[in-house]
Formats: sequence, structure tokens, C-alpha cells
Amino acid sequence: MRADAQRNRDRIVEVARGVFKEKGYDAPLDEIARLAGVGPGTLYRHFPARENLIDAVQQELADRVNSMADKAIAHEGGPRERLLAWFEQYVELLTAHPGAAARVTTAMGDEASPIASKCKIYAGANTRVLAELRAEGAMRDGVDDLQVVRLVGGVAAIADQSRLGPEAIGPMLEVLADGVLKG
Amino acid sequence: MRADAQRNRDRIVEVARGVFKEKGYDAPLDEIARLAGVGPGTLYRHFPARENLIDAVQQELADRVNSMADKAIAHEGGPRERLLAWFEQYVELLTAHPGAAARVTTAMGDEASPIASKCKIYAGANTRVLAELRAEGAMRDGVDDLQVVRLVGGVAAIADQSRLGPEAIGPMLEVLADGVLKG
DNA sequence: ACCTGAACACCGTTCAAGT
DNA sequence: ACCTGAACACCGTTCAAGT
Repeated sequence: MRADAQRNRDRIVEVARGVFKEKGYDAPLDEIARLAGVGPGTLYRHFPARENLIDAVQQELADRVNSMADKAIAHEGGPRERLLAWFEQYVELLTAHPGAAARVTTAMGDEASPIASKCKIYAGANTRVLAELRAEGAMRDGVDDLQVVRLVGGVAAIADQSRLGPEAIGPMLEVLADGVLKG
Repeated sequence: MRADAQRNRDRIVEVARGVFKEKGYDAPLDEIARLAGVGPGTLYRHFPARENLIDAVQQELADRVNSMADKAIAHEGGPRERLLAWFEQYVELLTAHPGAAARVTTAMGDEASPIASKCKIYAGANTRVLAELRAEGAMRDGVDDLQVVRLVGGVAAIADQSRLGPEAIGPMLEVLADGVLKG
């Protein structure tokens, strides 16, 4: 890639990250192009679909999810405390960008999605936490990792769109934890 | 209301129901106006915001939810079977109109939403089912009705947007049921 | 090879003119 | 009191002309 093209691409992603964080993933693309100092055609050349730009912006979140999983696994307390710590971290991550939770969770398990690579990273972190608990015999039989990450993502999406706080999110995650773990 | 105005309003709602069912709640409003044989201004006079039109269209769903709750309460089997029957019915109802689940669940608990009256009806049906189970001592302590209807609505929203079938929805609802009911 | 920006398309929303 | 439809605004998307 030519140096000026690389520079333009980097600036677009940097600006998009700021705009998306503030206005959500549905923010107008022409404003991003304008703030990045490029024409709209240049943005479309690098990112033919909005989802491709979202994928690039989400690198920031994907970089953090595995250390979050590590922290949850190392959390003090029993399986329930560790699972809840993971759920809370994951919801916090997905609600860091307005609109991210619904898009990520909708694309979860869809290989053809432009953000499939990021979904794989999130799902992988979730699976690491669940595998740990499963090895301890703490998980109910027949609970599928993909369904769990969809359920937690669903809570994140509702929390995002309804602007719910921890006092509403916490009880929902507790229901999920009790449904995932043995009685 | 003048007779011709009433007739226009009825035709708009009737057409909108068909278009929304087929293309989802984000379908263009000008097509609805055209199919109803009115100008765009007439649609805006009767429904200043898209959510007001959605509210009218959803009357059809609100009319059915209470008989669904009755059916679930009368369902054969223990508390888990009845709760699952209710969850499945509710998800089926909310996914009957593409886009409905996310909008309804996002508005749940928001008195100021244009669809607040429909949310109240859905939440009331949910509360009737849960009250029955709670009276039997089947519910965990501290489970809030509003959080439950949000959780099931979240599953419906994900199922809607990811076009998931019963083989994916069923296991998610089982996790919720186990989280809501006593071990 | 890449960029610009004018141009087009689509659709939400308003409002002056009509009945 | 209500309706029409032209007009405007906004934004996604394309592409001919330029460097």
C-alpha cells in the first residue's frame, strides 16, 4: 500500500473511533471523512461497507477482551463470582461503543460477517472462561458456549439501547449465571 | 374525527401492518403512504413519529399476548415446563414482526416511549405468569419481573436479527428458566 | 495507484395551496 | 378540518476527472 494511502486509512480509523464512541455505530460516514480530511470516495475505497470500518475500529476492544477473561478467571471467590466477573467485564466492553453490542451479538456465529474475526476473538475469550468452570464441574450439562455469549451479548445490547445502569444489569447477569451453573 | 380522516388512518395502519411484517419496522414510510393512497403529509398528520405508527400496528400483538399467558399457565407439567411454554410463546409473538423485539424490549420500563402502552400489556402478561409460579414457591428470591421480560425480549431480539431457529432459541430459554426458577 | 468532489438516489419531513 | 404533492434536507454511494 502506498504511503499516502496508508496514512489516509489510519486517519479514517482514528477519527471513526472517536465519532463512533460519541455518536454510536450509525453515525454519518461523511462527517468521518470530513474530519479525517479526505473525500467520501476515499473512505469508500478503504471501507466498502460500514461494517468493514466497524471491524477496524473494534480492534481496540478485541485487544482488551483476553486480559479481561484472565482477570475473571483469576478473580477471588467461587465459580459464580468468577462467572459474574466475566459477564460484567464483557458487558462493560461491549457497551464501551454505543451500538457495538447489538452488532457483535447479531454477527456471532456468522462466518460471512465482516466483523466475524472480532466475534471469534470475543467468543474465544468466553470459551476460555467457561472451559475453566466446566473442568471444575461447575457448569450445567448441555450449556453451549455460543448460546452463553449470545445471552450475555443480548443483555449488553438491551443495556446499551435502554441506557441501563449496573443496578439493572447486575440482576440480569445473576439470572444468567444461575442458569449456566449447577444448582 | 371526520369520516374521511378516520378512513385514511385505518387504511394507513392496515397497509403498515403488511409492509412492516414483510420488510420490518424500518421499512420506508413513503411506500406505506403510497400503498394506502394518501400523500406523505397525511401519514405524518396521523403519526408524527414512526413509533406512533408502530404502536398502532402492534395492537394486533397486544391482543394476543394475554391468551398466550393463559395457555402457558394452563400448560401441562411442572413450573419449568409452564415457564418455558410462556417464554417460547412470547419470543414467537415478538418475532412475528421483524424489528419488534428490539424496539419493544428497549422501550420496556420507559414511560415516555410512544409504545409504552403496548409494553405495559406485554409486561402485565409476563407478571401474571410469574406471579402464578411465585405463589407456588417455584421462583428464586430476588428475581424481578421487569428483568425477566427484558431477558426474554433480549433473546427474541437476537433471534430476530440473527434469524435463529428453535434449535438455538430453545437452549437459551432453558438457561433463563433455570436462572429464574429454584434449583 | 490513489484521491477529489460533483452528482445521483433515497427517504424523512415540512408547508403552501387546495378542497 | 383535512389532504395533496412539491420542495427541502440529509446522507449513502458512485464515478469521471485529476494527480
